[in-house]
Amino acid sequence: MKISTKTRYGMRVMLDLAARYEEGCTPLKDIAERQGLSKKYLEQVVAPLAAAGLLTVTRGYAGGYQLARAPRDITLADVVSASEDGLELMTCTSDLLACERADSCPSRRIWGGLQDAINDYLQRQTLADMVA
Amino acid sequence: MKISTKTRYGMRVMLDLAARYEEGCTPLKDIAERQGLSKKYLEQVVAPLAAAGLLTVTRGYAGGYQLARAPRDITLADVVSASEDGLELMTCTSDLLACERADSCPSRRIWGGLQDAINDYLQRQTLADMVA
DNA sequence: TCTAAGTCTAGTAGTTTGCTAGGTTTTAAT
DNA sequence: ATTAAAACCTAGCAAACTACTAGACTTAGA
Repeated sequence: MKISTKTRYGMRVMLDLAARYEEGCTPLKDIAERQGLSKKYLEQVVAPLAAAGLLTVTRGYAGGYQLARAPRDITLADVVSASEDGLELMTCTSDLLACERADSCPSRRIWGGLQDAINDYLQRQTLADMVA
Repeated sequence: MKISTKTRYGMRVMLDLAARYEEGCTPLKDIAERQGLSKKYLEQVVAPLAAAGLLTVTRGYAGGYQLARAPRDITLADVVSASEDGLELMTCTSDLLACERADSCPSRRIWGGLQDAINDYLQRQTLADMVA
């Protein structure tokens, strides 16, 4: 139940980009400096966010990253889900086949409820909400 | 953002005990058999739950575990918190000193909100709710 | 062509996870 | 007093994960 550094940094990058959404693309170097993080490591942090289509990338000279959509159209669920490769707390809540006891398992209901609470919160909030 | 096996098993043990709360103490062996889990591993799963005062332990012959309080008086937060050694998603939400940027950090608000959503859910539900 | 950007891959020390295993202590029953 | 069944304690371990660093490669504007 811990949030990884990768996800935390990913959120900071997204928030940083959200605050500059109008200004076109931003090189990672600038973000790294502002956030006090290693640029090299941020490259890896950013990769899954770009792969998930949350960022538009401009390569080459004067390149950088920009949010692929307006901050109001990117939810926290989008960001966390991309960084953590899904929001699932465990395999058995989504994948019925993961456990033969799944259908009668009372603890599955517990985790399912927790999962819903988490998903609800993350889907309600957008980057725009958090920047403001 | 994954729930560890230890915590999942711990919840199953607690639920198993909640269903038998009236019947006095239950040896781990029985729980392990019913749940299809290794008794030896469950010993380690149960240790932090007992240490947190959620279980009363009877040692020696015919010993075993029983919930220390009625199922209605044990929340899911009690169980998860004992198993995971706290509910915190990260150090910086609780410990201000963990990061010098803490006071001005917008992503801290995000994680704080998520933390609240999780705590709320876990504190509202009791073992009795889940057994029923 | 130079240079500043992103991309891809590999390595790595340290930690965590999910166990297994063995021995010790406690206590009721015999 | 002995036995047996239970909890308790500690150690070990392979595999995975984490949080990085490093270097070589590609892209594209000035």
